[in-house]
Amino acid sequence: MRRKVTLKQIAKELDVSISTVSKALRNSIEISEDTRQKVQAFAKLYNYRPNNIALSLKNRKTKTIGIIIPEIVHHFFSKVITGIELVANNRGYNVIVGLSNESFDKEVINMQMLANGSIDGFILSIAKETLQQQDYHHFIETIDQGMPIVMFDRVVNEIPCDKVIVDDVKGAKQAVGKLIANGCKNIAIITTRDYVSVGKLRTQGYLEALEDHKIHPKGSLILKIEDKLLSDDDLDKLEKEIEMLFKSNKSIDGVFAVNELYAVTAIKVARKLGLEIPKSLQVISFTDGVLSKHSTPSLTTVSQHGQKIGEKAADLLINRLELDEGDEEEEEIYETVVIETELIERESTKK
Amino acid sequence: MRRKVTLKQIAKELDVSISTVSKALRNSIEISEDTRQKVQAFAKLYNYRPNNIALSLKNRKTKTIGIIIPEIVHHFFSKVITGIELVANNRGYNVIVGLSNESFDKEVINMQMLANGSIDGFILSIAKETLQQQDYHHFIETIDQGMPIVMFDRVVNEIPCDKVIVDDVKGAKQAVGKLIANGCKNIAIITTRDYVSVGKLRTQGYLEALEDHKIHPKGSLILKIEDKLLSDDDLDKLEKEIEMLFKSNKSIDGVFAVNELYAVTAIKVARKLGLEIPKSLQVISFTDGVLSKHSTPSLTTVSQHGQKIGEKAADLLINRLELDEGDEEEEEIYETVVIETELIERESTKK
DNA sequence: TTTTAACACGAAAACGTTTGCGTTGCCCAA
DNA sequence: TTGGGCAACGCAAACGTTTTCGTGTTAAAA
Repeated sequence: MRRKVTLKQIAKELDVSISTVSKALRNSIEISEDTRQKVQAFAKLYNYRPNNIALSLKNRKTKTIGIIIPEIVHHFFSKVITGIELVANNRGYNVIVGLSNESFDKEVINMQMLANGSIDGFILSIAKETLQQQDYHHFIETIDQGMPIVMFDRVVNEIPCDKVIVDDVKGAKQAVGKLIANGCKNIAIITTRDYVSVGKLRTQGYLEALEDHKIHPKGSLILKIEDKLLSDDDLDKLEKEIEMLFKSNKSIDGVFAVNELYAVTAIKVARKLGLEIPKSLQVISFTDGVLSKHSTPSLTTVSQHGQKIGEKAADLLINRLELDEGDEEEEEIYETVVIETELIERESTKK
Repeated sequence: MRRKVTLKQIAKELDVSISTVSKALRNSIEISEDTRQKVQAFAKLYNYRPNNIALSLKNRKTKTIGIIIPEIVHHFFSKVITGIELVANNRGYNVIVGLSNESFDKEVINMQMLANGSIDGFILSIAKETLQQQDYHHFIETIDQGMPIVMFDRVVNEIPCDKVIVDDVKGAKQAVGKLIANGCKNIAIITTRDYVSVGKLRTQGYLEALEDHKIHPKGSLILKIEDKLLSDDDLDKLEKEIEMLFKSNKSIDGVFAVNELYAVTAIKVARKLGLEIPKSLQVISFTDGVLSKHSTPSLTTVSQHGQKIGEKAADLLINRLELDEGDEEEEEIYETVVIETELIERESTKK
């Protein structure tokens, strides 16, 4: 087993000083052509690579980005990570991932684990529990210590940081508008409780779309699901609730769901009740994932371009990190970037 | 902005030496009760946390695990990460993620980025391109340098490291056995080219199951897909190929697919051709993901327990890391853990 | 021959920790 | 009075880098 070789070892072996080795490897003109070649040859032979940790310590930066997300088994979030990783790597950064599992405590712990020098900045999406408790001190403290944060998707305005979001209202409005344009008269929405910011916003978009078309919203057409982590029991409950919705509102001819799962479940229930998709019921869901694309019928969805969100977030963070380099303590003006949504038409709506 | 406070600053402020501060914080008996309390109070007030990087440098270990996987937008892989993160966190480790995107070069680069001190060990699943080229020098070199690797799912025997795999042969055999037991006489398999180790093994399981039941395998029932990254074009091609399969083998009454996508696509095509699921065609797929669970009809699948694989892999790696601590250079006996698969019956097979 | 400048290299500090050991100052016993 | 012993603390090294600032040698200029 050949352990990793260090400058010191090379220096000793070649009987020169550590500084000489370092300079030779960095092609300093201070070092003679002769020595330089000798050192470089030796370094190559022993496959020398500078120790990252030592560099991090010296440079006071790790070239590593911390990501904290609620869960990773989720098409949207993994797309975002893909985007982050892509630009991070291109710009010479690594990516370290922490999962909050929608829990406030885990979010705090994870951030503390990483904030002690392991990373240069955070990219994160807030856990549901945190959103519910509205306790954001850990974000504030992190930022106070000079560590920048970029939030995406689930953000909260009061935190001073860059944000990358999707125009949930607009996307939802567009989707519902599409349903209306396609002739739907009684459009139901299946959404989450209001503390989930995106659920609330999408509901708002739904309402605005109706209003724009002079349709009076009916409370009975708005189904708000309490979404915990979905166990199989919850799934059953979801089906029941949707079934109730359909049964007590026979005239429903359009459904807007705030996520894929609600949409496919709605379709499943509707079919059981004898509705034909998209003939007698049209469905659009937010979030474009595997389910939308590959289930039958495939779903018309509002795509959030998760990867683009990740890319943008990473760019924002790294820009700030490398800007901080120049002069510390500048104006601190934060940006909120809105990534456009896109309506992807598939089989669950009429042509 | 309150920058992070260091031992040095505390020492200066309290007019004691750095070592005194360090010892006081670690409750050394060398330090008087008085000083200890003073230091601890001050540290608490300023929210002192030891700098991780400095600790890593000193201890020559980072308490961080590097994960290299082909892609993250994939139910199985993200489940594995969930498992890894879970036990890693519990055991005080962080997790840093690199994506090879199925490319050999990216795999190598990613490993090099991390191997220079950033992490203590790797958990990885090999990229398809690497499998194809059969060039494993980067793994060997990493291990040679004393950095342990744990491979999962896509492994290759010749590398001396711990491995966590699924018994692909057995799982496939079980699935096909189920189809046979359910009365299928002409079972097709939709699989990948042989260089994808798991594809090959699952095909082998299929063949063994047939053999066990004295069924002679027909070449025309074995469809091997060239699976690149799946663009929409590839998807079309996939459909075409499957359609051909059905059309030239009208008697097919069972399909075993090596992944979810192949399975749902097969179902889609079959339906188009007028086949009823599961009445006239039963389908089982390997890999239990969102598609299987939520598409209609839901799929009977072979679950690999991705999370458990991740947990086991992390345990193996950390055990080895913390064992190495005691006495260097022990026997180096590597373990291959097989995680049992499980047949999850849903609507795509008969009861 | 003496001064000077270029050249090639080394010493040391710094990043933030931990820790073995040395060094005080003091009290008590001989 | 002297020595031993202990309590409480500081010094310095080490982890692996980079970089600033010397320093010594040599050859050219005066």
